[in-house]
Amino acid sequence: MTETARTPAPTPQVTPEHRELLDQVLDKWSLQILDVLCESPRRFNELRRAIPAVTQKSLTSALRRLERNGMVDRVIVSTRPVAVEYRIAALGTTLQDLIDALLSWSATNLAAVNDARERFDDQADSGGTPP
Amino acid sequence: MTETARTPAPTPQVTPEHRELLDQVLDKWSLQILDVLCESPRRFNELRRAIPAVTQKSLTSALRRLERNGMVDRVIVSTRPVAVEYRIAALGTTLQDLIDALLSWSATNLAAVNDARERFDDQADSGGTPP
DNA sequence: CGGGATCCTGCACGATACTG
DNA sequence: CAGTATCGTGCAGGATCCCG
Repeated sequence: MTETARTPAPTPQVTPEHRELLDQVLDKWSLQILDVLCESPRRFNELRRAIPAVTQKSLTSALRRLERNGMVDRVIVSTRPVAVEYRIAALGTTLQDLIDALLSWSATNLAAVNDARERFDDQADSGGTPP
Repeated sequence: MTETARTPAPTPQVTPEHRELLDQVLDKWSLQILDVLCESPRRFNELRRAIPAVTQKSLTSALRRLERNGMVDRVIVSTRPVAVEYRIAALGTTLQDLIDALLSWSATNLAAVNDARERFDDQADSGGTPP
């Protein structure tokens, strides 16, 4: 500790494990799944309806991964025609604020990003290779 | 507006566009790229060294996407043997806090997640289908 | 040094059908 | 209803070569 450890960096280093974890939590559907589950517990088909673009397979695999990572709990409610409820787990709630922040960030900056995209695409096919 | 619009939800709805944007910013490499670029501007091969696992192609495409989305600026420094510098753009800095939060979240919860994974995997092959 | 062009591969994701 | 099983596919991503 002779070195001045004054680096304010709260992120010492990003190991592959960290990346993997974030990948599994921030993947294509997990963010939305966690978002709606934060709102209230849902059943399988309720989730499908809440996220129309997701297919059954993707939803299943995403849910299982989230369950494996301790982000959601899979609760069998009844045993009659089978009823399963997915609810946010303790670990999942630690992500809630991040998710909200992420979603509101995207809402806030979507316009600016679209603007940047247009500028980029414009100058792309203009100053390119004139015959 | 006869309906009580008192939902405190800061995220009205997640449109596909929002998802797409987050996907492009939180994808496999962008998070790390933005993270190291937040620290200081880097050249192409400096980035490769900073993120050893990334290949040239992935880095190139990620950088171009980030550039297109206005997250990073691509600056030609010299013209001799060609020198290019990537630096975080204005839009990119709006993400900095989120990125830090995400990375520190993963650092904080990695152990708990690994624990949850073990439990999940254990009960998976134990209570399964005994012959 | 900073990439573009190509080829190849895996696997993420979708569509469809079937089960308890 | 809540999935599992199977098949098919696109495309992200790796490896390699090459160029200004």
